[in-house]
Amino acid sequence: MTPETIKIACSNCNLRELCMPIGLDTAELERLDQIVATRRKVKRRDTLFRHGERFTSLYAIRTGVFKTRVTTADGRDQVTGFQMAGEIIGLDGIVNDRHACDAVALEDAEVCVMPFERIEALSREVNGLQRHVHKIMSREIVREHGVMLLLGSMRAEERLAAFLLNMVQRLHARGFSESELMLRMTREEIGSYLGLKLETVSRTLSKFVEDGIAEVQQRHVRIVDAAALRRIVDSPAC
Amino acid sequence: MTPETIKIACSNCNLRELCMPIGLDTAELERLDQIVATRRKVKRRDTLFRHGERFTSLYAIRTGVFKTRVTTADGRDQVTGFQMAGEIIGLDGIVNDRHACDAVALEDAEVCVMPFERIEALSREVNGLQRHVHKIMSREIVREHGVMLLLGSMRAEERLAAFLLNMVQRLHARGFSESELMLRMTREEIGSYLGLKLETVSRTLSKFVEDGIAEVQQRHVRIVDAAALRRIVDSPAC
DNA sequence: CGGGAAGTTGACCACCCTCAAATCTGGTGG
DNA sequence: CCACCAGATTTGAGGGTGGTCAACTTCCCG
Repeated sequence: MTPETIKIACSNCNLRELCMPIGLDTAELERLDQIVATRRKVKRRDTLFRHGERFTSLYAIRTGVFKTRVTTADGRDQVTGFQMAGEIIGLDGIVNDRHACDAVALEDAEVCVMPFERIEALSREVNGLQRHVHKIMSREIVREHGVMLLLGSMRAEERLAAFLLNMVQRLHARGFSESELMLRMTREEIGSYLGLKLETVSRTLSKFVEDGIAEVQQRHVRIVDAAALRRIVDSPAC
Repeated sequence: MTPETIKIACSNCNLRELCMPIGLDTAELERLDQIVATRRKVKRRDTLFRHGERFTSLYAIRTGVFKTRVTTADGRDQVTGFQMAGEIIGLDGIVNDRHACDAVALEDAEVCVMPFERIEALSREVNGLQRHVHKIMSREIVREHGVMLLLGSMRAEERLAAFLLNMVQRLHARGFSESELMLRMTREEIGSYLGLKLETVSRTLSKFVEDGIAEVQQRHVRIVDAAALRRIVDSPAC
């Protein structure tokens, strides 16, 4: 909860390609900088926002990894996604002016706070931004379709294979290794996301190790045989 | 594929409260009418759009029920939702200018075709419309969170109970009975949506009948004890 | 009115969950 | 700096939920 007032312009942010629209001219780019009100640091385990809180802003992740989760009155909860640098969170809050899920930092993190009113005002004038906002929301809808497919029709191995491939692919797009990754979440959080129990996640990872598909040391995972993982994901339902 | 050119204005459409923004003045309301280019009739089993097709428009459902589904190369498929009058479909197409899922009519249906360029142009000028578009997309994101919760952490009975309650609630909002509904989809389609096999859907429905919770005659369902269904949904995970 | 799709039900079993115990890790305080 | 402890992870044994396969019935739709 330490609001940071240091401003770094979007126009020279190294995450611009991931988080902001491309194809804007210089004048438009400078107007974009107005969108980010402040930066905010969030410590590990702290929430960026919590379900029920008033919605005011979207957040662009600068550093760190978040999880979002929905919780029910009876104590069930479901991780709905893991978000990393360059990704936008908070879209769930727009419908009802209140957030519908919690966003929790899995490691110390920093976000750009973008008041939604500013986004709306500017996107009325900068067509590229308007389109970009629409695309971000649409992308989230399509992503969730993919998760529904995973939860609705894949077996444990397939889910975990898809999860690992997805994580490593997103990390690779951010300049990290194509084959090694450091998981920022527990087995239980992975399980919640994939609709599995933590023991099943652990066992399935062990199986990948046995089969020579991956090497696992706690949170550190090295994908030895990515092709095998892809084969598991694409295996015709069994 | 029979484009209908008959135009009926949004401003006097009886579904306006469901599908269009409220709180617009008369002048703004009339401009809204420009959004709907045409009507289009879709026959049972026909697709309104198909995954891979170029995205041009959103569709507001006037009559009929649709399902949307994603399919994978290896033949898996997953129903991602059932949509009824007043709901908007096609949002998945915005990200990549191509549709990411199929929309299939479960009965003869009619939709309003709303070219997305027109929506974007007008929402730059009518703030209420801009906000409304954002809310519609956000609502879809939140709805999918709910489905993820269902698929990730509920058992068969709970899923089906949640499904029936959700259907009847949406139908009730459209002026239909609070306790009776006619399912427009097969057991297999329900199963795909809920991550269950059709036999499990059938068995679970039979169990509801045994327990005096519902009466089922094929696609016709009468909810006898809605409270019991709610209890099943809210039962602490078990 | 007939054929085919949709739905129901039963038997069996696989996959994943539950419960339990042991081990490992990283952070904290003495 | 080390000991300790809570939390995270692994692994095992056993059981239950829902999947699979199959047969039969019912209901539309053409």
